Amino acid sequence: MPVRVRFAPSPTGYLHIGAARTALFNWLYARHVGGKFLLRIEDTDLQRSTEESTRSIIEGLEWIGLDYDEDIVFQSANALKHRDAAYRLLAEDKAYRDFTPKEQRDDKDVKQGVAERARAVQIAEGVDQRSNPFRDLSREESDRRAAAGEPFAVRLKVPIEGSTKFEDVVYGLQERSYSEIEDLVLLRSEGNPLYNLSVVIDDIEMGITHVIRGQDHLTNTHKQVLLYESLGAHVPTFAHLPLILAPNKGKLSKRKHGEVVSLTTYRDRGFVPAAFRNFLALLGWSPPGGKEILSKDELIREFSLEGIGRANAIFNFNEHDPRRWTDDKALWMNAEYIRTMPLDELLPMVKDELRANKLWREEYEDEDREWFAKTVDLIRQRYFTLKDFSGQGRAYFSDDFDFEESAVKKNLLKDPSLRQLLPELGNRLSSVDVFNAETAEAALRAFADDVGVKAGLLINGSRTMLTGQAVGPSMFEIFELLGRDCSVERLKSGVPWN
RNA sequence: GGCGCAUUGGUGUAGUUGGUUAACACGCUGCCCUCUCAAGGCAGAGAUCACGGGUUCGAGUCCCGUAUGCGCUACCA
Repeated sequence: MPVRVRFAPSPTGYLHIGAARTALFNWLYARHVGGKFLLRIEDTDLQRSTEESTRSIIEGLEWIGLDYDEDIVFQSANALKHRDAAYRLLAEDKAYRDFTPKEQRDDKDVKQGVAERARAVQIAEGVDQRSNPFRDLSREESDRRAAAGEPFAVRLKVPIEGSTKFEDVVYGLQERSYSEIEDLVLLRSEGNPLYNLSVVIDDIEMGITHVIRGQDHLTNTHKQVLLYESLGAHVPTFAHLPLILAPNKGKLSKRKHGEVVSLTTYRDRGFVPAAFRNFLALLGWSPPGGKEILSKDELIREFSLEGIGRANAIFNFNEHDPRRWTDDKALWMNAEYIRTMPLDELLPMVKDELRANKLWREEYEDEDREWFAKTVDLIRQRYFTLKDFSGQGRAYFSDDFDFEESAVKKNLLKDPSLRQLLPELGNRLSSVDVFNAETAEAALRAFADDVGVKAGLLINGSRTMLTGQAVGPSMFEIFELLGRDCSVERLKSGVPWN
């Protein structure tokens, strides 16, 4: 049977990195075994679902390079089928009508309410989950009350004795006694299907063979297995993934942790998609060879469900530290990609970044093409994100750049003579005919000898004059890149002194 | 409360059917390189493998218990 997997997010917000990782694992598995990767939008909660969210999910998947097969399925379009299935179970006596009036419950404190209710039920009647008075209502009576217009929910009739079992690819054999499973509601009294039913029907409909999803669904899987069995459908293979937690081991949430949990943040803050994808793949999965930097093809080749771990992973970040705003390893990996990826692939990304900051010039793709490539290649060596090309890299693409206060203090103000020496150095350089790294170095060193200062003093001073910064590539490479005229002009500029 | 799952250095992980000094990556420290900062090279700190019992000649690896964390327990998804 050909493998078919799906990613089924509910469009109630941005694409969470945990969800993105689930999507990635599904996609990797499908591509590894040559199966299909499908996308289903679970938009049954119409109040909370938005089109914008759907769009952002699709964009997010596109960004990390996950392409899906076949048309997107919108769960809301299948509501009729879900309802039919529930009625079929009702007709087959595998479900029953529950005429208990719907409880009013406020959405807040549901968790607490659930726990309290469970406790109360236990105290009152032991652990019997089969205590619903409508469970054994006669068919006639049930039909009569329904026909009379009395509202009812449809519940699955969970067997009294026995247990469900399934072999989870990640967590192993899972077994749960029926006595632990309540008669779950399939259809609300307004007639709308509930999550567990919808998921199962859609997965059957879409021919899903492997359900790969977060571990938060592990216990509910028993209910779904029960549904598959009641419907006489083939039960798919399940693989539950460990969760991704915040540094305090809590759940990652937008409300508490802000934008670091949103995939789009990584795009917007200068991540290379391949780098983030690579990082995400390593959260909960480890490659057999131990090599961690893996291209798309390598990930596909190496990926297996067996390599997935069982312990939840902590995703580190520090929202108050601008340098370590997200996980160290993610940042490192991004830097690694930026400095080692094929230049041809990096260039378009830098172009987008420069363009967004009005630093892009069409010549970079025309007569200055070579210069542009060389510049990017040189400065990328110490950048962490694409943002750095327009930030730290600004002086390479524009004359309008800022001087870092600390750099001015360290490399210019510390020696007052530099105010005279650097413009003089500019004069000296202006007479160099063939201007490149070597000749610029020779000229600078000769000048240093002449005036009796250490070359380093002039080199560091020059770096700050030409780039506004205290750190950067070899000074002589910078001279060559910026060219004689620009270098001389910047050396003679009085801006930082004022 | 009940049920389930997990627990290897700060983080992500590896540890084959139990067998010498617990491995790798990120991060951290120092040195080298050097015009700065990275990168790179070298060296190093950091783990009583959650805790307590047991099985065994021998356990991170098997069994039991405890603790902690997380998840589920809804006419949410």
